[in-house]
Amino acid sequence: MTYRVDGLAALADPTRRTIFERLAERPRAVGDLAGDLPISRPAVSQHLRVLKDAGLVVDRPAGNRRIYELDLDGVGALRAYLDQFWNRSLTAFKAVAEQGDEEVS
Amino acid sequence: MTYRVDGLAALADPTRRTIFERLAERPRAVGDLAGDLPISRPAVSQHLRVLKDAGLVVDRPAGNRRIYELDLDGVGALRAYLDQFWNRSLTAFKAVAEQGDEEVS
DNA sequence: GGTCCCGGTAAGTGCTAACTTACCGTTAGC
DNA sequence: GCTAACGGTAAGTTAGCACTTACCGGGACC
Repeated sequence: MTYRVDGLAALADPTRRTIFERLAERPRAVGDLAGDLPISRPAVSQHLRVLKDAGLVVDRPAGNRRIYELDLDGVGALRAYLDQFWNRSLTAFKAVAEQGDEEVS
Repeated sequence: MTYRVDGLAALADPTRRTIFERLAERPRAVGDLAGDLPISRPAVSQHLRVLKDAGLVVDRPAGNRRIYELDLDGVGALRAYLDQFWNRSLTAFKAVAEQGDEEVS
């Protein structure tokens, strides 16, 4: 139930964000992704594993290759976690800010 | 203009997320924060610097101490970046998904 | 069945991140 | 002015991350 946190760490890496966005455009095979990126194919594989463990992508075999695409469930969970995170933080912050306003001036 | 990305990396660390949430509850001094955390005061200072560099918190001197609190501008910028990130990714993904539906069945 | 392609994994390397202790400047209070 | 609290920074250690090359199994095609 805390894998959403790993999701945030997963997307903190710029290369993984790029991979994520590439996969958003369309499902892709590993070699296909690696062709567009300045890193080796094994490196892409490792990034994909992190994204997969974070629940952000899923893969399926397609004959010779392996197709990766976004996992809407995991992405939705991460978004929900973030929304909750912002809401909790900002409402608490604003509550104190308003309280403080009275004695600031 | 890319500091929002650093913001994501800044919040990827669990300790920094905790600090961020503590600061959302109310502005705090460094030693105050460190008292509640299982790490040393210098470590807290270093985390605060990362958060500050990411534009997520601001600090001001208050006599002997130094008070940290959330920076709504930076937080808003990060939220905006994330919203855009999700929107771009998910709309692209769904567009392909619908396109694919026609030939899937 | 032999030969390619595809991609996961093992092993190793370099760098950076997160932490520690030690030190130092600054402010407050006597 | 002295002393004590607060907090930033320097220096050093350790663990993990992003990457590489080398290797290996599995499916596809002839």
